[in-house]
Amino acid sequence: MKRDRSTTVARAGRGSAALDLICCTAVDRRLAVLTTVGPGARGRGLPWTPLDPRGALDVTVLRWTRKLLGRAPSWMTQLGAFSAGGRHPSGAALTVAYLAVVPVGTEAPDGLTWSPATEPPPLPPGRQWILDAAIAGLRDRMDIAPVAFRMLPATFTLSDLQQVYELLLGRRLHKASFRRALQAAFLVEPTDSWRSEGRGRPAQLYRYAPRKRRGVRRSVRFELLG
Amino acid sequence: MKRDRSTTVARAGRGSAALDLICCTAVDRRLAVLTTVGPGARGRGLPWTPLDPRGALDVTVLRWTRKLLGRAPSWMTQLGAFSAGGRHPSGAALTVAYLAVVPVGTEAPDGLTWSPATEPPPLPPGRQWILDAAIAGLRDRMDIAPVAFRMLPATFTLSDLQQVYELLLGRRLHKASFRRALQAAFLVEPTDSWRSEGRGRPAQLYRYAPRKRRGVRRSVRFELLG
DNA sequence: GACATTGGTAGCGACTAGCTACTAATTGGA
DNA sequence: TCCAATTAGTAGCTAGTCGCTACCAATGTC
Repeated sequence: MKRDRSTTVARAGRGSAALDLICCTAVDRRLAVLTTVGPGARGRGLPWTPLDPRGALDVTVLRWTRKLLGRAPSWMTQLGAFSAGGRHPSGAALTVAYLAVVPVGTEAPDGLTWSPATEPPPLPPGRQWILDAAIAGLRDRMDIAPVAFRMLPATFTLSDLQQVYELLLGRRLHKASFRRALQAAFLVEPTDSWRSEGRGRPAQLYRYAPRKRRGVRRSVRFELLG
Repeated sequence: MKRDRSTTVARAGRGSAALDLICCTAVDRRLAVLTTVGPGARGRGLPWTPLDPRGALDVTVLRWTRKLLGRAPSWMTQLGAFSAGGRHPSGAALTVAYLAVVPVGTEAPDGLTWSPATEPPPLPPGRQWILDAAIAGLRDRMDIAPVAFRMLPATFTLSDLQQVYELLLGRRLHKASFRRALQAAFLVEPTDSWRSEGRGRPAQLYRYAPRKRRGVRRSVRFELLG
């Protein structure tokens, strides 16, 4: 552990910045996050890398993430900058966290594993806070960005989609209302394929194909609390 | 100009980070942003400071902002980290931008001035992009955070509030619908004071006093486009 | 006192969201 | 063979919400 820390400090440096990745997907109908599972590490942590701030941030991060995962994430956004308070494994005082999403069924690369996101294994103190911010960020952005769709493969059933929405929102939704809203939004189009999963009627497969619809000029929402 | 740059580089250092502040308010029913107006500068810019990443980021930023403005901002949030591409006046490669709001009528401190936010004076290339992100961030967050209320003094009329909403949303709202939605949200309470502004019937003054209301479990919103 | 100006509300019609209840298509077992 | 169980998908009712027009209220100006 101590050896690990000193070598990474040598790579990153105290004044430099690091990059934390919070990569989410759905596993067993639970929200899951990609964590390290080093055999010598005390607990689990988030994948990270020293950050060379020259060059465009988003491009740099996307390149590193693609290399780490073996594929590009299906969706990605910056979560924000966090002060590490000297606790980051890189030794960096400042970290920039990125939030990524991959489809269900994506395998964790070597040295990493999927951990339950809502009741995660013990993480270093600063990391837990970032993870909480990430989950809140997912929920905030899912109605302005296609987060749920990006957690699914290219074609999916409407029940699949509803399950992802319920998982992200943390509550059940009504089937008919969900589908009516989806229909009105012109976000998916049916394919010619059907999927039969053992019991029950086969479900039609859809793909994410958003159409430009006219701005509906909705009313002001006062959703704030305190 | 050249002398300025070299001294700031000496303070901040190439590998370090800087902090950009985007401070907004309403001036003449237009969205305004606080910019520098140095007599020797080529154009205007955003206020910034070298960032010491030790210590909690939010606390550090709030302290500096309070000193700069002579008062604490009435609302503040982090906008994100940006790669400066060598163009930041501090010489830093990475900047963290914070978005702040102060009430209408707040005077610009020495060396700074309010500039129109939507059609701003020429800014350095990287800064313009940050400003655009800030305005988009304001609009995104105004229905989950009391941004509009924080742009007003402690007591205000409902017409004042509606004007700020229209300014932030960039479109007109209907008076009756706006007030009905506000009533239903239990966000304001009337005071005993009234304000008469020359012509017309005097308006009752309200204060921002959000009450906890039970979660109304609203439906899923599919507001995404592409 | 008429008029202009601004504040504030009532109520109508169209649309929307949540719900119950139904039909449809498949598997598996009595 | 046929019925129960299971999952997919839809119809239609009801209560609420949203945008709008129209109206009343209170002040200053001429």
